[in-house]
Amino acid sequence: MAEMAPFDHTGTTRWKAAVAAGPGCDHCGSRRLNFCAGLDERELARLSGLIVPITVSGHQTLLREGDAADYIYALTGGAVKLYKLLADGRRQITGFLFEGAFLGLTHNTSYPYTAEAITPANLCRFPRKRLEDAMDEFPRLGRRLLGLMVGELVSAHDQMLLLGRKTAREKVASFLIGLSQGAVLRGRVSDSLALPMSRTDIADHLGLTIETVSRTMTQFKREGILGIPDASRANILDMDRLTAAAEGEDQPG
Amino acid sequence: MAEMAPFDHTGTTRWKAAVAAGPGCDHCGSRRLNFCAGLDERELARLSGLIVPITVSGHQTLLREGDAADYIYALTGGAVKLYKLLADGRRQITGFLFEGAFLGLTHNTSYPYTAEAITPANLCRFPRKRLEDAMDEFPRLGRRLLGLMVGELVSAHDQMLLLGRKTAREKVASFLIGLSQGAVLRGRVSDSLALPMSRTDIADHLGLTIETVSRTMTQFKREGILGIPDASRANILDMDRLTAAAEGEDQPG
DNA sequence: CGTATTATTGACCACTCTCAAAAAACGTGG
DNA sequence: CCACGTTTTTTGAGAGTGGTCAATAATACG
Repeated sequence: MAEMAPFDHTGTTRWKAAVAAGPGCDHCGSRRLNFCAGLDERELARLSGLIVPITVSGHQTLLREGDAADYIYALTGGAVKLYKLLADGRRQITGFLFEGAFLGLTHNTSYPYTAEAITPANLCRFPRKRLEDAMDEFPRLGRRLLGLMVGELVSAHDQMLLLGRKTAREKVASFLIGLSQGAVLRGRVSDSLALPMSRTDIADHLGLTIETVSRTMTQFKREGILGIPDASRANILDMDRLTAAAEGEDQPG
Repeated sequence: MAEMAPFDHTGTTRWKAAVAAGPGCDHCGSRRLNFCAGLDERELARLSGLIVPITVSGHQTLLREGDAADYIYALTGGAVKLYKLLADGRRQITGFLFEGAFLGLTHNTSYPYTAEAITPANLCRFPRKRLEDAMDEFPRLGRRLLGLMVGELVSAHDQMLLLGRKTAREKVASFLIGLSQGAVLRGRVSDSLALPMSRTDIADHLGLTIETVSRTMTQFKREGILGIPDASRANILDMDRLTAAAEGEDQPG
């Protein structure tokens, strides 16, 4: 693992990542959501010189499980998936990240998961070593990061409940509801829910096969719970029944 | 939920928890493992007055999902399970905790899981509010807690991989290996692995039924991989083949 | 020692997976 | 813009892993 350059999942070494001198943190729309929110103007000014804006295209690998964890990233736009692999290729997507999330923090010197963009994405890169210094200097930053990590851990526990104890129908319904709630939090109020990830990605997130995901969504469509204009969009037509389905309180009709 | 007193899972209100004036942190054998490790003598002296030692018997509930998260706890002895429930009673045990772990940290004002002792246990209770003050005062404490949370998140990702993508045989083998490694880390070097949790607990941790857990362990016993003197102990007789089983590289013989 | 609880074992079954094919969507170049 | 090939998604039929239901065995506890 990890013989290819980062930000390259093809095996050839073509850097699509643009390391551009961005407009600076003042104009970053993600300041409230990312770990930067733990900083005031003065602190941010001090650190902004270390932050490098990064742009990647869809399907590019941001970081690879096992690689040296030299940087952490804040996602300012686009969508990213995190996953772990078994030796024979079986995959578990542990989470989908959207604007405001951050990734790359680990408990040792290597990344515990692989991160891959599922749409073109913008990120801010920050040297891990400097972050640790910054935490000593600005206690609020550590507090902020701790809060974010606790939030992620709570989500992870929810996902364990889903993976270990929910049926396929409950899994798909729960996933769609969670995506929808996340979209609302990010200000995406729309009856049309974006599904930037593939059916394979959804399956690998829910511990199912693509066939079961497809069949379940078709079933929701037949029941009038979901509208599926195309594979990358879903319209929640009946949130009450979708919630009932997520809680196993209904019969597939 | 949460109409019963904490530390009571029976419904009757009998407090078995002893709030004793302990011997103080100086003599605590868990100082290296718990969040206290982030503190030096001076800092610890400052905080020790806020720490209340707690003792509970087996099967007592320490805290309940949804209850006000007023305290965090460091586990100094014994074993604890964390779990979440679905409305119909299906349960997912998200983790087993042993000496050196801590619990109770949350992202909002209520606990995200229920915690129940599986053996008699000793804990140190700390007011959550004071902890937040202490983090501002002693940045190293925040760093320490952040590191612990990141470690837990990494474990959670491993568990998601297990729940979503491993077979029953791989799940049970992985669980036993993980327990064994944890025991080694805590200095319990023994060929006899303690299984303080019930088969139901193991099943609810692995996303299986008790019957499948029992059958799988019997199978390992028949294959000579495991010795099972009684239901609460397991002797790993062939770690190589157990590892192979955990990675799906073998046939149940 | 008797009772209750927990664990094991067995027979059967169903939910989801596997394998396979058709349909739809996507991208590319003429 | 359309024809073509590729990839992704959908749909179908059959099979298998792990679940359900039930009985027995072992263990813990008064």
